Amino acid sequence: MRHLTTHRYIDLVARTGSIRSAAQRVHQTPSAVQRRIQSYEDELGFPIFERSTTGVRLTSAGELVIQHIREMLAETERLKSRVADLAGMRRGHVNIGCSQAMAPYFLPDQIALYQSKFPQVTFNVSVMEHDEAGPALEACLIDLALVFDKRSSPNYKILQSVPQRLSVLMRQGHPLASMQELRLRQCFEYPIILPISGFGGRALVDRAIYGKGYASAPILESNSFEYLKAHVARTDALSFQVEIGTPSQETDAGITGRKLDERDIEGGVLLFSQKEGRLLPVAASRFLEQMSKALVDQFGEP
Amino acid sequence: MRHLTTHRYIDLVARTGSIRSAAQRVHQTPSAVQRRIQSYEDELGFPIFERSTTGVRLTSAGELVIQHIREMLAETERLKSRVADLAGMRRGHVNIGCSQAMAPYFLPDQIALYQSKFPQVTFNVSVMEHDEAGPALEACLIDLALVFDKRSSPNYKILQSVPQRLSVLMRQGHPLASMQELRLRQCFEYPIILPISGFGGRALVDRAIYGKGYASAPILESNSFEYLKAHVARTDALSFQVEIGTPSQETDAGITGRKLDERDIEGGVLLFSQKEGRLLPVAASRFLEQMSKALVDQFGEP
DNA sequence: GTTCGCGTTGCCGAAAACGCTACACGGTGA
DNA sequence: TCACCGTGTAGCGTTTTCGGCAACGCGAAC
Repeated sequence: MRHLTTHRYIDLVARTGSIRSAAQRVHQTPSAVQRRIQSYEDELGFPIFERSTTGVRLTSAGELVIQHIREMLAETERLKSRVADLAGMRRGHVNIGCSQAMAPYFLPDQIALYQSKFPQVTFNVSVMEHDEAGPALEACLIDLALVFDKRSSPNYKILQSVPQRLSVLMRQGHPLASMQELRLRQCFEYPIILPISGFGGRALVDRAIYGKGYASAPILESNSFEYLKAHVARTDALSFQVEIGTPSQETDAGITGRKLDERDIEGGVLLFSQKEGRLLPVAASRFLEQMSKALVDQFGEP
Repeated sequence: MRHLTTHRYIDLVARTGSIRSAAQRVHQTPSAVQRRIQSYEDELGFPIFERSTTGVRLTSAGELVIQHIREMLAETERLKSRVADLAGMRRGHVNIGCSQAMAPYFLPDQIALYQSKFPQVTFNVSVMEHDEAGPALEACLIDLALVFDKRSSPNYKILQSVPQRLSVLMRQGHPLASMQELRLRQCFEYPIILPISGFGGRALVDRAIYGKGYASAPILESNSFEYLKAHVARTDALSFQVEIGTPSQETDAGITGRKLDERDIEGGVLLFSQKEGRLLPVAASRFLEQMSKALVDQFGEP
C-alpha cells in the first residue's frame, strides 16, 4: 500500500522511538522519514513527536494520531482480507499473540491444518507474557490473543474461555509414567524444575503447593521452556505445564505428560480474545472458528 | 491531507460515477485520476471499478473498498477535530443533514450560538428528505441527521427523539391569530395550502383529515416552503408546519404560527441520529449537546 | 452514420521524494 | 574536561513519481 507509507513510517518511529532506527528498518535515510513526518505534522497543524537529542517521543496529540493510524492500518489489512475472500482467493494474514504453552503443539497443529486448506493465508506467531497481550491487542499489533488467565480489561473482548488442567512433564520411561493421573505428592518424590516466577503455569503451581509440607523448592528455574524440556528428557526431574502445552502424542522427543489430579491443583483458564469493537480480518475469523472447534473436541464444552 | 488524495479521488469517482467529472471537480485531468485508481487497484490486486463507455460502477470488491475509505476519511476528520480540541483550539467541521423544518429557525439559531462560542468550527447544512438521511449517514456524508419520523434502520443510532406538534401558519393579523390554540375544524374555514405529498408534515396532515367531513382539498400545493410562506403572508390561506419550523417570535416576516389542538392531530417525532458504531468528531458531539439542551428547554423532557 | 462522452495510453515536462553530506545538540565515558 | 557517539535537522543535486496533453478506441444516443 504505497499511499500508506507515511502512516507506516510514523507507526514505526513511534514504536522504535527514533527516526534513524525506523529509517534503517525500512531501508531509508533518516532525512526521508523525517520529512514525511514533518509534512504530516504540517498538515495536521501540530507536532506529533517531541524531539530530543536522544530520540523522539509522542506528544499527547501524537498519542491520538498513533492510535488512529494503527486502527487504520489494521482496518486496511482487514479490507484486503475481505476483498480476497470475496474473490474466493482465501488470502490474508493473521497476527497471533499467545502464551508459550500454545507454541509447541497446539498452534503449530492448528496453523498447519488451516494452511493445508488455505495455503495463501500467512501467519505471525508472537509468544508473549500475559500482560503484554492487552496492549498488543490495543495497538493492533496482534489480531488474536491466546493467553492464560488474563482478564478484566475493558479494552478487549473474550471470545472463548477453555478450562485447562495442569500436567506433569517427565522423561519417557519415567517411573511415574505408568500412572494415568498423578497426585501432587507423588511428584515431589522427584526433583522439580520450574519456569521462573510469573512465567507459564508457575503461578498455578505456587498456589497449589502453598502450605503443603511435602513440597520442596525447585532444584532449577529457567525462563526457557526449551531448556526445561531438555532437562526433563535427560533426568528424572519433573516439570509442570498446562495441558495444552504437553505432548499430544504419547511421547514426543523423549518427553511424556500425565495430568495432575484435579483435587490437588486448580486449573487455569485459556482465553481467546480480540480487541473490543474491532472486526477481524476474514482469515483470522475463520481460523478462530477452526480453533474453537478443535478445543471443544479436545477439552469438551467450553 | 496530501497522503489521502487517492482515497478522496476514489470516493469522489464512486459518487459521481465518472472519472472525468470527478477529475473536473478536483481540477485535475482524467488521466491523473485514472492512474491513481489503477495504482490502487494494482496494489489491492482487484479492480474496484467496472469500466464502461458511459462511466464507471463499483464492483463488489469496490463496495467494500468505498465503505472502508469513507470510514477512514471520516475517522481522519474526527482525529483532526480531537487534536485541535486537545490544543484548546476548538476547531472542527460538522456536516448536518436535516429536514426542511429545521432550516428556517432552529438550526440557524443553534449554529449561530455555537459559532459565537467557537468561531473556528465550520458547518455544512444539507436539507434532505427522510429517506436520504439513512444512506447519507451510512456513507459518512453527514455526521448528524435531524429528521422527522425516520426509524427502524439498524445502521444508525437514535441519539434523541423529541415529540413535535403541528402548527398552523397564517399571516400577521389573520382573524385566527387571536386564538392561542386552534382546532382543525376552524382552519378549514379558510383556504388551505400544503406541501406536496411526501414532503414536510404533509403526511401528518393527511392522516389527521382522513375521514373528516369538513376537510376540503388544498387550493395549492408546492414543493417549496419559501413559496408557501410567501403565499400565506399575502392571503388568508393557512398552511401547516411542524412546531420547530414555525416562527419562534410572535411574528416573523409577516407570518405567525399557532399550535393545533392535540386532540385533532397526532404529532410527529423529531429524531437526532448518527451512524451506528461511529464516534463523532468533538465539534459535532459538542454541538449535539448544545442542541439537546436547547430542545429540552424549548419542548420539555424528551 | 455521425456525434458525443467515456475510459485509456504514451510521451514529456514539472514536482515531489530521496540520498548524501554536513551541522548542532546533549548525553556518556575516558 | 574533552572526545565520542547517536540523535534530529537543513541544503543541494539526483532520481523517481506524478500530472497535463493529445490521441485513440469504444459504445450509446441522436
